Amino acid sequence: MFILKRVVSGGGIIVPRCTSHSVRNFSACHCLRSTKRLSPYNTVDSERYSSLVKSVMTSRTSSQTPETLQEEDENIYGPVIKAQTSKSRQDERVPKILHQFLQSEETMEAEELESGPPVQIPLKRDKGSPFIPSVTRILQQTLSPEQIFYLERWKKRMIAELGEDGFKEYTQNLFRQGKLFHSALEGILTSGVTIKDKSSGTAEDPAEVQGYLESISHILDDIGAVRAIESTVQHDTLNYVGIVDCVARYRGVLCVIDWKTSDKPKPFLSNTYDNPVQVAAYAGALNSDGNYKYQVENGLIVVAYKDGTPAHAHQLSAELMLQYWKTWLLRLEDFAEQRSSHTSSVYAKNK
DNA sequence: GGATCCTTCTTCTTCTTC
Repeated sequence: MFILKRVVSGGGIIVPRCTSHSVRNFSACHCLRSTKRLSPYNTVDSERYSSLVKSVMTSRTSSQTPETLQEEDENIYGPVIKAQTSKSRQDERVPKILHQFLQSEETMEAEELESGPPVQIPLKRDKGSPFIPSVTRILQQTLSPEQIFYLERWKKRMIAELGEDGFKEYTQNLFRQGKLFHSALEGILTSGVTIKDKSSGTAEDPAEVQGYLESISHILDDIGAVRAIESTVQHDTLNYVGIVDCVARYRGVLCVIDWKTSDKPKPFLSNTYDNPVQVAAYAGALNSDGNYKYQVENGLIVVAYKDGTPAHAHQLSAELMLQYWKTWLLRLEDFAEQRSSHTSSVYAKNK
């Protein structure tokens, strides 16, 4: 088996073509005879092992199979939490009740709504009123077993590298940067000065957000008619709240915009994990919220980078938003189920 | 005044050789 692996990684046995000299039979080519290092594997009876080698080559698996990887992870990180549903089954799942994403046919496209400063509705939690969960909380509590596994693994690796305190400092720093970036943007977008003039930031902006602001400057060029900043949205029937980063026109289309900071590049929408679901959840709430007299069908996720590298902007079409709205409804169902099973278990305990 | 809330982020395979 060792020989086989070496043959495979050494290459050129199954497809014995010499790429330098277009000689079909690599072992017959003069370059092989003249090379300083003659591989002992050239003497391997390739005919005899061809089917075996072929099976290895075509299976596209490395010596580390999912099984061995899992075994290794279990040894290092403890048992893996298995997915409850397969991906295909998850795709087939449909919300029990398909709540509307858009509320009324008559979408107010009135120009007068676009004039004036953006709204900023603060979050009010009345003491007497029942607790309403937030978008972030629901997303956090309904992560898939895979997500939990990868996050836990990442956390353990980071702690192993930085230590408990180092890791705490690292995450605090990430949060601080995100918050500073958001507040700097809030200042830029709410100020009367045109976005473009302010996109480079101001003297008051801390040095560590300058790169992020530079990163999104080309995005800000395409943003106009800012209508809401850091504003609370509440779904009137689905009973959840959230705070939208921004509602504005991006390239002429009204969007719920979510600003993100990231150390790693996120060039694809799939790199943003639950962010699209979060945006769809906000938009759906906003569309049902009487405080907003318009509907938002599109979304935008902007990932900014500290070193000033141009941000990645992921635009969510109305169609995509509907798709993520359904995912959100499923997450809401899971959350409700979780809560009811929790309360019933508490009830049983107290009985 | 203290506690809590909403956010802020973090994930997706891995190894060697020329």
